[in-house]
Amino acid sequence: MGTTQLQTVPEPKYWHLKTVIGEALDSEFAVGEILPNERDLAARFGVARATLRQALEQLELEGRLQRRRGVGTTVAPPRVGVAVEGSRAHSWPGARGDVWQPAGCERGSAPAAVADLLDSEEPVHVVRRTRVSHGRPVAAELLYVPVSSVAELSSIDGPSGPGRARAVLRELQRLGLEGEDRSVELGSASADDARELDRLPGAPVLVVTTRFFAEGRTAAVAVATYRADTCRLTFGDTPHVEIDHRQERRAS
Amino acid sequence: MGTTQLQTVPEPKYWHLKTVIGEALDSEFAVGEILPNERDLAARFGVARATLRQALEQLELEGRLQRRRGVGTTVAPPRVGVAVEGSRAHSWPGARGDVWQPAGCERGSAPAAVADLLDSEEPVHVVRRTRVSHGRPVAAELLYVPVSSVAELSSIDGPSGPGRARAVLRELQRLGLEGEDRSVELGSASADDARELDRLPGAPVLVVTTRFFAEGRTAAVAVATYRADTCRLTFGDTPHVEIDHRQERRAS
DNA sequence: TAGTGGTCTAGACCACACT
DNA sequence: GTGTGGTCTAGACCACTAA
Repeated sequence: MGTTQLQTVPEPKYWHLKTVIGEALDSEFAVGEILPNERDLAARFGVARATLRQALEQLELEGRLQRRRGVGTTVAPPRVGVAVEGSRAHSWPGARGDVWQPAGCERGSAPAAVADLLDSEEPVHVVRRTRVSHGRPVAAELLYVPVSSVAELSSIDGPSGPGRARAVLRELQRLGLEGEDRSVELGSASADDARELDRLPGAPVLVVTTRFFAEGRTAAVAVATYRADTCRLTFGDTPHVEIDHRQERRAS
Repeated sequence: MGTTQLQTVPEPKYWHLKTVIGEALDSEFAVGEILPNERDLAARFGVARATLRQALEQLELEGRLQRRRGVGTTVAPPRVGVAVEGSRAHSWPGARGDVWQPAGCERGSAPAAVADLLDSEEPVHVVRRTRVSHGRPVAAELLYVPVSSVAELSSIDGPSGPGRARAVLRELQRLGLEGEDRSVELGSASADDARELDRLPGAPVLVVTTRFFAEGRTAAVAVATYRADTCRLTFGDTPHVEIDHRQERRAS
């Protein structure tokens, strides 16, 4: 009765599990190592598989685990730092040392959210690009370019492949870039993005939206989705060194 | 046999549900409106509650729903754009129009990941700050300042409250700021963060890590966690206008 | 074909916020 | 108290990968 049990808060099992497994990852596992399967792990900890999965989902969200259907659960390498260009030195997509690979280009209309940013409902070229780091795809981008921004091109109706994508980017360079604007938010992968990023639909992604200003208006909008599990976005002149939350142990 | 049923992929129920409910949010619900409870919704769609919850979790992750235990599920307002300062104009924390509120200050040792960035194992002042936007807490920050960065202060052993936090920040201003470095990644709220952000532990957050350079070394490191459900981080001179995510459809 | 993670069910109880 | 979302269980079947 009188016992002031201030905070006997029953910590959720999955939260405790996450902590325990997280610590085990630090001390007993190397990067790339395969964990026991979910049914075994659940039995070992005396919980239902669903509960165990809740813990694993958290760890995957934090980039410490990687799970693949039909394969198993492995210890993920530290997140890779990915530089988001233009934080200080503005440049058009496709310029000089651009790390993005043009993948295709189609014509269509911008989704409502993008049309708002473009302040226009006019048709757009939609340039698809992908970004690869350390041999793995890390981001997929859709670049929306109003046809009026690259008027010279409008007569050309070639195939909608990488060639056309490059042509649109080339035309874009001719505009004087006056500034950029960027935002980052959490999203979930669309079916298209998921395919390009080698993830399941709904996987968490970091959505980087960039507005390019030229000739007094928004000349283009880029929506890039980065794999949230494997990427750390870096800004500024001096890229971060690798951050490692574990003890560095080599996989073999 | 010969039928190339390329993609008769049975779309998961929760994915389909997410789409259906998402569209209903666009057309039939106003911001702040309360949805039917989970049991009713599950029954209405003819699925188990767990399946319905998977869909709601996705929508919450995308910032379109807000769920509170004991209350219900409401339609979330569009994400608020939160400016991350210093993308171009560098300044110390606590300077001029800093939007952060000092909450406390303690001494301790930096966690391993931060110690790596500081290139030092020495004791640090840990300044706690919070950030409020539109009357709601949106971010919690821990600012790690090695004692040697604010040597003048080391003799003062006052109470570890907001006053001391301000004192540390004041000392910091005296150093010449040479540059900053910033990274953004996905994380999950610690128990502490969760309390300050009015969320449950494990809630998704955007972790912004900032390094401050002065006198040829890393003079301080700030780790800020923003509510991923309600925030859109903006960089650059011109903050984004409100982005509305409804109709998130691909151009085709 | 065997083994993995992904999806789904139909329950149960708990912590919390209101009234 | 009543109703809400949060946690947990013990199953089942499916989709995928690799031997």
